[in-house]
Amino acid sequence: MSSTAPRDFIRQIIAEDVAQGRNDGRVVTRFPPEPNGFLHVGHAKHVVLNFELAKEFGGRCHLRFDDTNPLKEEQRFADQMMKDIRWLGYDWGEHLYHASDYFPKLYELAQHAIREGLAYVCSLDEASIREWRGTVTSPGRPSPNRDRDSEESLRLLEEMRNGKHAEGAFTLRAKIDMASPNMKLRDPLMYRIRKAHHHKTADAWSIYPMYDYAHPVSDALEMVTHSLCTLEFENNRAVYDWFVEKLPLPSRPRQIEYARLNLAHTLMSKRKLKSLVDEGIVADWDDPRMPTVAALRRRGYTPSAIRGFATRAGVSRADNVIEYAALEYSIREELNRTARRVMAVLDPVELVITNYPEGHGESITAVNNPEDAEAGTREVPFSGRLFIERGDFMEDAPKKWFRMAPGREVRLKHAYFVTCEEVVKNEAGEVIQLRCSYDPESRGGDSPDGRRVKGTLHWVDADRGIPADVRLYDQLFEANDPGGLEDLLADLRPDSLQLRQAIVEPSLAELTPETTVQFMRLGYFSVDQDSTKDRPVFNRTVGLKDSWSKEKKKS
RNA sequence: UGGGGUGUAGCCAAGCGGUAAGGCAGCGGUUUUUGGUGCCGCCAUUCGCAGGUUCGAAUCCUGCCACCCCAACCA
Repeated sequence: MSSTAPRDFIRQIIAEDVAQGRNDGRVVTRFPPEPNGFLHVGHAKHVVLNFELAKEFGGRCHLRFDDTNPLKEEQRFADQMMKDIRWLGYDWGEHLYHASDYFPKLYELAQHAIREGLAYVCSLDEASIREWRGTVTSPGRPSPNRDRDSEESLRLLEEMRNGKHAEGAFTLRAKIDMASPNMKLRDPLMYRIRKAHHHKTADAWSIYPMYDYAHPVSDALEMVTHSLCTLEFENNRAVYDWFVEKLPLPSRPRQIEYARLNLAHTLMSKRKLKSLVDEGIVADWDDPRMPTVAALRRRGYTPSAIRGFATRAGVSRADNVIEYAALEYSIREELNRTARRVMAVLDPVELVITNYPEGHGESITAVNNPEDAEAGTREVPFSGRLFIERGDFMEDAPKKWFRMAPGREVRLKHAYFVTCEEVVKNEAGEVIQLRCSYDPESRGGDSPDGRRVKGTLHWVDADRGIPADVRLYDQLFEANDPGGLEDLLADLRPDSLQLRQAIVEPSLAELTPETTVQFMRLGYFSVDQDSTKDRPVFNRTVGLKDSWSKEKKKS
């Protein structure tokens, strides 16, 4: 397993730590999301990385909700995240934690820090703190409260905790270095007053710890050995190490940063995704146009495809933007092996077989999946009146065109060879019916005389096919990651969602949600959760590769 | 312009002083009752740039350039 696992710098670091006997050879990782939205594909990579690493090194991976900001967090998000992580195929066992579990311990450690002269209660307001912190090119100046007597700080902290003071009146700060070139080290805040209801601790606290303080302590309390995070926390590592070193903690976790995953044309900021939901631009967090795990599931993506994608994407410290095609490859690869082939017509045009016995109908045997002999066959109704895809007919066709055109013979998949003899149009000049002749000898799709055709079309019996709703999803945005909300709106693609009334073969009447099939020659489609027995709803997972469209581009 | 990072093909990404893995995309060919799939082959004389060290450099040294992150009581 580990011999075939991709080598990356994190695995190398961990392997070396294990080899050196650090942490007694233990490997403990953690996935620490803030429950403030749904998990997206970027989180999925983080989930896969942490859990796979633990598995490879015989360790464990904790799930810890980083719930230190009650203003943004909700239990329903935590619940959804657990559901999504399990769906991805991972289990944290007994190791479910919350930063809020450590609020009492965090408070004690804060008192300890004050007594040790490592922290102080600061009276500066928000604007002043910013001002005194200096800028990126100029050093900050010590807070006037920096040398506040520790007894007084202790008293104030307790009052803050008991709700005696207004929000913003005081903060607890770590006494590090106001002149440090690293802005994060200029006496970072450990606690702020927040008289908010917390989804786990209710109204027990009126102060809440900051990420920079809570995270290293939580990791250390859980005996985490390797604390993986993204590159934007690089500067925070100095703070992380400071707390780990100065506080009486049971272990010394190590923070390792790597580049976050960016997907082309995909928003990966929870803040912005939230605004799409809040503004009603998408129906919800699991709207199939969203890059969330829940949306991908609805679209027909599978856990293994997402895991494969995350693994293939690799781990490094270089900024990256992965092409969307890489994600699509991961699901096509799987669905090609597993999805049943069925026939559906998204944009129908009537095809009448003029020499077919009047009023006759028959049943055609069709292979369910050429990639999987075990998948068996099914019967598909056929008659002299069918629907084929409008796009599969071209009146003035070039030589390279393999599909239907006047006078050209093509195959109706699994059925017969047909030749278009006549094109019927309406007053507007639109093609409304194709009149063809068929070769009765070619039943099953082969001509006994060895005659060959280049095109094979999918079709549905006009009378026995059933209606279905089909949703075609495309990229929501033009740009990779538009800026503010206004930019988001300006960058929206109107055709990101297209609704079609399709005709599908009758065998599709009883599929259950989360089944994904291949509509022959059209792409993979999953049965949506909104489906009803009488009218299935399909979401397009991903299209098939189409070399005809490339051919078109060439000319 | 302070500090911290990163630059290897269109996109990811190995490489750790011995002569540029692999994947995605693309391009040829072949198979095919999906213009799908599969199979075969091609796709970096060069590693951000310029010098230097060395028998030998993507790997070491020097200088430069580009991009990302840091001045929330967010995480």
